Amino acid sequence: MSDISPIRATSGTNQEGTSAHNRRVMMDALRLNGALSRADLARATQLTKQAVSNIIEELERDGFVVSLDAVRKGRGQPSTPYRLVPEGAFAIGLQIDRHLTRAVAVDLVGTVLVRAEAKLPPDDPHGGVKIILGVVESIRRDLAAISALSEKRIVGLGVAMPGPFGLEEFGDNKWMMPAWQKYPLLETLAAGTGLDISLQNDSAACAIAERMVGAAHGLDHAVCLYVGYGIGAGLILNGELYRGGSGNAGEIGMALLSPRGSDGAVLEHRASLASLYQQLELDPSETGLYDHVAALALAEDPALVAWVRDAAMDLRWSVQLIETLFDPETVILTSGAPEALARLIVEAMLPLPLSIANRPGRTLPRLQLGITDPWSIALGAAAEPIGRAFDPRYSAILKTRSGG
Amino acid sequence: MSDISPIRATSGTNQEGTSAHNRRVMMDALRLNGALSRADLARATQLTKQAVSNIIEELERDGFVVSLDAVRKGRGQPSTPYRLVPEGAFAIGLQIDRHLTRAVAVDLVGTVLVRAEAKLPPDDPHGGVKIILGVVESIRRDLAAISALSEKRIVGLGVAMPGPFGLEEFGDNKWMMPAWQKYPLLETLAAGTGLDISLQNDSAACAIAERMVGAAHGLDHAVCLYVGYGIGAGLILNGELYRGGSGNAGEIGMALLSPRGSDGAVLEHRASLASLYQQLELDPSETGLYDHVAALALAEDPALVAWVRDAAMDLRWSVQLIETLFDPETVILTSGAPEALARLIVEAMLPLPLSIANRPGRTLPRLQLGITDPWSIALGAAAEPIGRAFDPRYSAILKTRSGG
DNA sequence: GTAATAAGTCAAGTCAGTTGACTTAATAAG
DNA sequence: CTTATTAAGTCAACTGACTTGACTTATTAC
Repeated sequence: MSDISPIRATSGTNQEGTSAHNRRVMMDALRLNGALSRADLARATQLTKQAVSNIIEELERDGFVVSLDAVRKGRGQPSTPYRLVPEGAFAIGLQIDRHLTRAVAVDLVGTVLVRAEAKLPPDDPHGGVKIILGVVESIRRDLAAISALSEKRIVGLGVAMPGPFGLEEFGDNKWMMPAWQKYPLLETLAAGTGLDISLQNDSAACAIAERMVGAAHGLDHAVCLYVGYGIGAGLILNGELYRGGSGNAGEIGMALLSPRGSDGAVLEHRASLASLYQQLELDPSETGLYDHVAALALAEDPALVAWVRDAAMDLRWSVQLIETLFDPETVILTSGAPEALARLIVEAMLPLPLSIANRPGRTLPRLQLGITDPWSIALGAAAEPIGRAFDPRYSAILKTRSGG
Repeated sequence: MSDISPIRATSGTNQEGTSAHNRRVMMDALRLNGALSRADLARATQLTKQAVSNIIEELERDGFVVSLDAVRKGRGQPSTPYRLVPEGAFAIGLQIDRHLTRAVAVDLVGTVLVRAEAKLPPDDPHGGVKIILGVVESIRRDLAAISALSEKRIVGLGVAMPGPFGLEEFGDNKWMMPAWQKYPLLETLAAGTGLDISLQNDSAACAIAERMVGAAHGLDHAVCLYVGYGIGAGLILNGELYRGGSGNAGEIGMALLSPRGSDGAVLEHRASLASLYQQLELDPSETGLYDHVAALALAEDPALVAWVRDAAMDLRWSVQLIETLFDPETVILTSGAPEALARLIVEAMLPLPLSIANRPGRTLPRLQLGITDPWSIALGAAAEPIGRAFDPRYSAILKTRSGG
């Protein structure tokens, strides 16, 4: 009676899968277009008016959508638009970084309702998790104060932390968090919160945030270049986050800068905030670091500007690389750094080198500045469970339980 | 009554989509596992025995599967395995290269049944298309001689040619085929053959071939590094070919070799066969070129070996880059070059630089040599329509016609 | 006013997969 | 050598999500 079959196959599907898909399609259409009537939805999704009516009726009963005032737009019966109910679902997002943790609660449309942060002891996952659980607990309390039924409608806890994951020994790389890699974090969080847990690296979280409420909203192919303590690329391919075979896709910070360089220099060594801190002799665990860097950027501090000019050369190259390999509709630069610094970096990166992105008929810029709010990683972490619960996805159509 | 709606939405689905998906799932499971009983299929696909029975009955009636002898394997009624019928479907694959065109006819399981090639006049798409249509016509005649009902069962014509596509002016790049880029090739072929046409670049075709009958068979994440006249990467991501926003993903030959290099050198300049021909002062349109190069490789000609050593440095780097960005299960090196040369290249590329692919528990090698048969591009081109018709895919589930 | 147009509902119909009991055919155990 | 057990596969009724086509409602164009 072994359930483990050596047979490889995709799962089949049935009416349940169909129904689940169509419900997700409705939610997605409403998120992307704001408010749509049943007739609009029928046209957009290719379903019949009647099918849409049934689904909308159910979604309204379940509290995910509400009708607005009827609108007259020419001949014919006025249409009744529907929009998403923000309070239809909530998720908690958690950023775990080297020196601090941030948590947010968001609603169905991505509005941040509650936020909290705390310092983390370095290299002490055991103590760190206690702090994290406390932060999550306080977030849930605050959220419950805002919306009474929130507790029943939390779809999950998304966690974002620096990757890569699952690499046993990679030297004592300061860009990684070795002690945390070995700690059974997800299991502990699941047990401590009772929520569904998902894990992404920080760049992936940024990309998800950009897709939900930022520059990648509604795009099927976008790459989010995240310049934080390390550097990574969050990949939106075919409308979904791409994770790769072992969940570590997009670790562009580890890309070798040159085939011939004997020093093994990688992008992260030269263009990450870690390299900035090193060059300016700043302490990464310093409390006022963010404001300090913001002030330096606004004042166009010569040492900082020199670093920017240098880093921008490597980043231009990485954008060319991303365009060449992924052919995205746009590349979005995001950063854990203050907006002033991110702006300097983007300006210094222009003009970009020639690539296949230089094509006629472009409507989006090749490179744009994304969300620079330092809370965006936690937001992206929170957006993942929402997307998993409500966005149309191949895997959501498939059967998961045995049918007999 | 405009059909063009500004509303963005994913298509919904219905029973037809469900049914289409499940049929594809069955075909896919049989292709991956060789032969399976109805009970095996039910377990693997999570459908009920009854649902599988109905579907298999229909597939058998339509000539896509046949039963084999019952096998006894312990207690219980013996099971009756089913396998794909190779003659269930055929496709034609067409490689269009700078100096020649190759066409093959393959069956449902990827066996090449017929092949033909012809020289092409350089930079003359109008004359070239006439030759191509003649080649396709002869392939169809030969195929009809083998299988009487083949004509009714041809699912499409796959075309592979060097990319990138759709870039108006990119200089007079010798790696591209500018005259062909402007010619309405697909329309002409569709009109001339009456078949469904699909277009890929040559690296993508290689990847599809590897997935159907080569090293990537059954893998969900694999990258195929194709070293031909140019260099490209064919991307199998989440079990499907990834094309990017404008169909040009994977053009790694155009990746800049270094952020700081002022010369704008790209991979293709140093590691493509074009660069080999240049360095050895060979004429790319020379008739016996393939055998000539094979002989040089077997003899370990010093000039060729020197080029290999040099190119391998750049290719090692590109593999590290691919692993870092895509996190595939394996990287497959394929080439239009003779196998002896491809082997020299792979050997010279080892050991590979450190990357996130250095992880515990790997079962597949980081780099392996793929199909080196020069017909593999045409095979991959032919495999695309087969996959489109029979492999489970998200888009195959969605409704395409209006439902009222 | 009346026709045209469009949103939305009603009620019956379709069909792919599900359910649960049943049949068939083999082997292990006593 | 009989019997219990196990597993493949079938039968026939059922379910439920979407479809169909006619109908109602509400608005604007002429």
